[in-house]
Amino acid sequence: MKHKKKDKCDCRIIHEDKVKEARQRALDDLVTEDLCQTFKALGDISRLKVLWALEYQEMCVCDLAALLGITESAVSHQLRLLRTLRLVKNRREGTILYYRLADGHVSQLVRIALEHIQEPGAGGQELEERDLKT
Amino acid sequence: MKHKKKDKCDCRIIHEDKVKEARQRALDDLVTEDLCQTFKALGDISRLKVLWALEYQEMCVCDLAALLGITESAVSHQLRLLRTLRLVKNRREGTILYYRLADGHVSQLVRIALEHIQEPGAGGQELEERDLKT
DNA sequence: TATATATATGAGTATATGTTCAGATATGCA
DNA sequence: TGCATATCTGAACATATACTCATATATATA
Repeated sequence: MKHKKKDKCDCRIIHEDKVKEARQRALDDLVTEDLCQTFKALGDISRLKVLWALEYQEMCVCDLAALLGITESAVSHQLRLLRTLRLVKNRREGTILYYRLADGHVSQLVRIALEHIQEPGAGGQELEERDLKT
Repeated sequence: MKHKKKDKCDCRIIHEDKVKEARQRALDDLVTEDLCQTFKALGDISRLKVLWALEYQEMCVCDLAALLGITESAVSHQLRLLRTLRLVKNRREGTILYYRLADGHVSQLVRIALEHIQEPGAGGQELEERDLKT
């Protein structure tokens, strides 16, 4: 059995207990993936503009395309994604599909994120100590 | 003045009033961009895992790398991004930097997103009609 | 049926992004 | 000073992704 000089490997662990605890508390992989997809959906300028617009009123693909200044095709692609994630839903009236937010979650998420970016922040010290393990 | 046969252009607008209203109510471009960056930060598996772990306890780069199974370098890159967006902050203890969440917003965002993905959804009819303009 | 409109879909493409590697910087200690 | 450890940084690269174009589908109407 060969004996390496270094005990240290590429995956150093300084606090083994912390890593173990983190592993135990980790979210299920599928849940993490879903969470990730949801945030990713909100993390795009076009989709964010669409969602913001739909929070105020339902709109059709044409109008959204005009609002954003992109192709109706592009809007349709994005709306499909948002529909898949159940962030929006639609209703048909003739050939026109009106889209709206599926529930209140998007509004809540946007409100909190707005709160975050508008916080004094940038150099401010709004500590708000949270009770973490140390 | 030439007269085109078609009134229709690539940027059709079916409901001019709606588009106009949406334009008036639109978020400032810079704000939208910031919002987008914030959600984008949460919309990545690695960063999401980091944030979830930090919600429970502060951790250093090494440990996070071990937890995620990626390079310390990769973690460092991501932490810089999260720091720039004021989502995390750190404290130094010797050569070790301990990271933690900067405020409660991340927790709130994750909680709401979790609520969304865990909703009966997928075929359910949790209507919750919101009062939109029609 | 035939035509028109609104939307959806698939392929192709240019850009964005997450990771690793190599090397730089910072702190602590002999 | 010199060495070790922890973290950071920049470049390179492979993959993901948002857009457009061409075309297909769906609904309404003549």
